[in-house]
Amino acid sequence: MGKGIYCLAFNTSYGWLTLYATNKGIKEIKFGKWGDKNSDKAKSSILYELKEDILCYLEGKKGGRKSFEYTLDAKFSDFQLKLFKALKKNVSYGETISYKELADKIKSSPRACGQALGSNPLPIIIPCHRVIQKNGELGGFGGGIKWKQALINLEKS
DNA sequence: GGCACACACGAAC
DNA sequence: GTTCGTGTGTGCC
Repeated sequence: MGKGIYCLAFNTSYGWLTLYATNKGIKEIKFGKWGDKNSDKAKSSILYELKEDILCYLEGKKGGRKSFEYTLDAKFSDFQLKLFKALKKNVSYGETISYKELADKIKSSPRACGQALGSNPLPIIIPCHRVIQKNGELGGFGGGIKWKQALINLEKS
């Protein structure tokens, strides 16, 4: 075997993405092009599947992918787990929610949600871009605001 | 364990 | 514009 970490970088119309997985599931999605020196040379078919799904999703057209069902191998805190679950349950494709509303769903505070979403290892799969500020501004995003804006836009159309 | 500080917020002034 | 309350994560002691 090798180090058990697989990595795949590819370009999209919005910029580069790099995917990481183990043989147990998807581990991380990073914005930008990253080296794969620490990864196995062996190919991971799951990453190629995910890449295709993401590209499909980014097309945003009819038939484009609207959700992702993958086995994940990322580590979440209990709070993150609760938060992401609530997000998935309450906010579907094309919708947005404010940090406060999301916080209310799990009886927490907006600040805490921002903190947890900011350390989300799996943007896009976990649709943290659908969480925005209550005053209509976007708030932040790990990969840069332009990504967040783009993702919201493509879901709206 | 405790404590201080950082945050992708919100509300109040 | 500002300041304050807020819950969670992280790091340092």
